[in-house]
Order: sequence, then structure tokens, then C-alpha cells
Amino acid sequence: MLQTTIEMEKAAGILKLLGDKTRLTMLKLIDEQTCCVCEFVEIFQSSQPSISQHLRKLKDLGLVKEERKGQWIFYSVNNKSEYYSFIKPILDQLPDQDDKLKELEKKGTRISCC
Amino acid sequence: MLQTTIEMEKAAGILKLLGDKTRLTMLKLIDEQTCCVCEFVEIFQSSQPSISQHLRKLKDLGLVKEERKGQWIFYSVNNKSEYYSFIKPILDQLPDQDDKLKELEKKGTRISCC
DNA sequence: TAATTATATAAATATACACTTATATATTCA
DNA sequence: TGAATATATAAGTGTATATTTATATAATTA
Repeated sequence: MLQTTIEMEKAAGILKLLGDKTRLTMLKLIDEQTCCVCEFVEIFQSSQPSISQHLRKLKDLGLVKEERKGQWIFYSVNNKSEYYSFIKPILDQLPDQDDKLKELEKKGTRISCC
Repeated sequence: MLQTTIEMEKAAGILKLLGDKTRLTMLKLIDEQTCCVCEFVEIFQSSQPSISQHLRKLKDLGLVKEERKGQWIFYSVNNKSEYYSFIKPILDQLPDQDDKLKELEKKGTRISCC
């Protein structure tokens, strides 16, 4: 097998994180874009702590990276992660979620600082 | 995007099932082989009901198929499943688990009926 | 046909997980 | 510098999930 493999325990841990609709949708959204916490709060109609806690789990495994810009913290998928090649084929099979961001833009609540 | 997509909710449900070390290892094992319940019990050092319940969940989503041969029921990944193309790239990135079956053969507890 | 072996299912229990509530920290702006 | 905004964290709570215990079903074999 030429393909890179990933330790079983690690793989299960990552898949468990992806096995949540909110986190999975988050990852798909920020695979090629960037979102801040308050945008997620609006998109998922969830509380701010709930969103923060989901992001924390993704960050703990190094799957996402954050970048502060003023008062906002923007999240995106960490394509430098050693597990990116593991999750990328999964994300690629998910339906595009850009309509969710389009909705924010329409409502004028999309944050595009700088 | 040319790739087939899968509904978000369904994808999360499947990934949640894969996000368990026992089930993930099971799937990897039976992607190209066939195993019966008692073999899993020995491989994972788990109780028989525990193994049966894991298999039930995989079967409920159609990810595995079963075939009775005498007193044994053999399980294998259902490559006819509409979700097989979703899980296959994941399984392909996992380390080979054949050593687990080799171990059974060495101990003489591998079931190879017929 | 009775005993044995393999598997499934149901109920009970213990643990893991997501979400809420409350609070802390950090940045911006008046 | 004080108020407002954005985010994080900690503690508490409720729900989901895995595992055990107990029992049922099905096939085999003596």
C-alpha cells in the first residue's frame, strides 16, 4: 500500500469529532474559507459557548487553526496538519455549504474585516 | 465538483459510527475478508453482546452484510452500500489489521468453515 | 431429543458528550 | 478609562452511548 496510514486510535478519535453534524459542517465551511465564532453562532443558531467548545475540540487535535483579527478570531482548517490528508477526502465528499455564508452576506452579518 | 456527495446528516451519522476504535477496526478487517462474531470476541477481548451490538449498528446503516454458515454468522463490509464510496477512502488510509487474523490462525481459533 | 455452541436482544448501569448557565479575558471604541 | 463586543472557560445538567448482565433464539451434535 503506497497510501499513508494513520494510527487506528488516532483515526477513531478524529472520526468521532467529525461524527457531529455541527463540527462536520464547520470543517466543510472553513476548508476553503475562514469564519469567526459569531458567524458560526448565527449559522448554527447555537449558543456562543457551544460553538467555542466545538472549535476547541477541533483545535485540540490540530485540525483547525485560528487567527485573531482585532476583536474577532477567525478559524480555518489547518491544511498543515499531519491529519489533513486523512480528513480532506472526507470533506471533499460533503455537499458545498457556501449557501450558509451567502445567507449571512444577504443579511449583512458576514464579517469580512480588513 | 464531479465527486458524489452525501447528505450532511447521513455523513455525520456514519462518521460517528466509524469514530469508535472497535467498529473502525472491525470494518477495516472485513473490508476484504469475512469474520464471524466469535472471532471478533477473541480479537477485541470484548463480550459477545458488546460485539453483537456494534455489528447491529453497522448493519442498521447497511454498512455490513451478514451471511449465515451453519452455526456461524459471517460479517463483511457491504460494498454494494450506497455509502461504500464514502467509507472506502477512509478504510484505505487505515493500517492493515491482518496481523489480528494471523494471530487467530496461529492459535488455531480462526473459523474457516466450508 | 437433550446438551452444546453461536448469536441476538432487552434491561440495567456506568460513562462520555453536548449544551446551558455563569463568569472571565481580551479588544475596541466612545 | 469605562462601556460594549467577541471569545474562552468552568461548572452543572441532561442525554446519548458502550458495556454488562440476563435471557432468548437458532443451529449442531451426541
